[in-house]
Amino acid sequence: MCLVSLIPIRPGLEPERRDAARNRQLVLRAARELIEECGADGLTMGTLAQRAGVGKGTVFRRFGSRAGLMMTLLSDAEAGFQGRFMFGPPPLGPGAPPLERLIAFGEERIAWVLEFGELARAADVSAYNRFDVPAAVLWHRHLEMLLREAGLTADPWLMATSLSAVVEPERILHAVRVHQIDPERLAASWRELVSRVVRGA
Amino acid sequence: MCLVSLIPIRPGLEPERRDAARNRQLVLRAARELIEECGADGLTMGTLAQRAGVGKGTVFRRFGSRAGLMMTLLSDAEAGFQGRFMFGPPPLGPGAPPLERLIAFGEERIAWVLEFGELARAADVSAYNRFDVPAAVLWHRHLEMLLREAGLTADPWLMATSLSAVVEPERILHAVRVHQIDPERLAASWRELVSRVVRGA
DNA sequence: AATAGAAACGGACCGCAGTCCGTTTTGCTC
DNA sequence: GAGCAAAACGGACTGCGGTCCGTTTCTATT
Repeated sequence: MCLVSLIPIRPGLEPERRDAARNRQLVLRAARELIEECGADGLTMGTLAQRAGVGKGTVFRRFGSRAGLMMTLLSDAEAGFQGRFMFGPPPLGPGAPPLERLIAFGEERIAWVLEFGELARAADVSAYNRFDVPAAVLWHRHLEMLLREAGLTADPWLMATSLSAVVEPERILHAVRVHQIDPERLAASWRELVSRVVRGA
Repeated sequence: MCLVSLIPIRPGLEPERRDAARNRQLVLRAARELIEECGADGLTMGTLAQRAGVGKGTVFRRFGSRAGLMMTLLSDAEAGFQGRFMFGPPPLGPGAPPLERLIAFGEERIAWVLEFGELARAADVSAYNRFDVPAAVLWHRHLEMLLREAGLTADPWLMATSLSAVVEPERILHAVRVHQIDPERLAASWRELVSRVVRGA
């Protein structure tokens, strides 16, 4: 089971130095505590460094940026999601017809966003390359593959892009939190959408 | 012709004081110059204030935030777009069948994003309420109306939300600038998508 | 155990968006 | 024109993400 990480793989095979490993754990633990207390949006890198008892430079050296840190914190949930749609039981995993897998993918993603969405929003790199993060590329490829399997011949790549846009955390959270849309209604709309997209060839 | 502004209407009817009006013009002129020279992303509020010859506080008092300033700069282009799809000639404006209007809306929007997208990205308020800006609400209502007219009975409100997501500036610019997708291909995919969404009642 | 150089450390520092509040300008009233 | 309250001004200030670089710690080698 080879999952694609949300964060770049460490290129070298050499393990980190002992102090580096220790500090990583310190920072991650402190980050989880702070998010528990103040929410993801309330976490600042300065406070985090202080709480972890390390310098700010260390935090940035380890995780690159605030978004990188959030990605690391997400990676467990991320790996779980990946595992389910790539290797898990049908209808989400392989074995079910493509339309059913598409439907299940959206439903699962909506539920995932409702659980981890705040973190995911904080992890969104603000620049263009937000869509080129490995995990996002994987989701996209998965959608594209299912669309092809369902017989969609008209530009599955772009259609997968459109479907990805529909289940972006920001919109889903807005619909649920601001407009009080029932998550089940979101799922129903997704079912309707993908059914129509793949209907008839 | 009553267009919905991208920025909140000034609540009071009283005109601004003369110095306020003068400074607004100074700031807007300086902003256009700076964007010309450095791009929207290169504009900083400090530099802008300096260039305009006013204090930073004045800029923020006038426009509220960097995003607010960008919205003001966009409002002409925005009003033009609104005018075309609400009152302009078919197929974008009233008179054409709903599916054709939907198709034209997407095509026009894609072209608009390619022209003003950088500004639009800079104008995007980062918070949740980005989707509740008057202009965004208007686009959404327009899509919803066209979907209803096209006979879509299954949750037109959420379907309009999904379609809005598809033509967000960030994704479109990413597709074109990073993946070098031909804009005509984007338009074709949009046609395919909306045709399938409204097909069969 | 001594050593050397690579890696990691940490906090002063930078540029930015946005705020605050004492000062100045404006336009209305007499 | 003098006086006055309200509005606008402006720049010092805050808090943030992120960088830089002199200092410290580790580990491989002898």
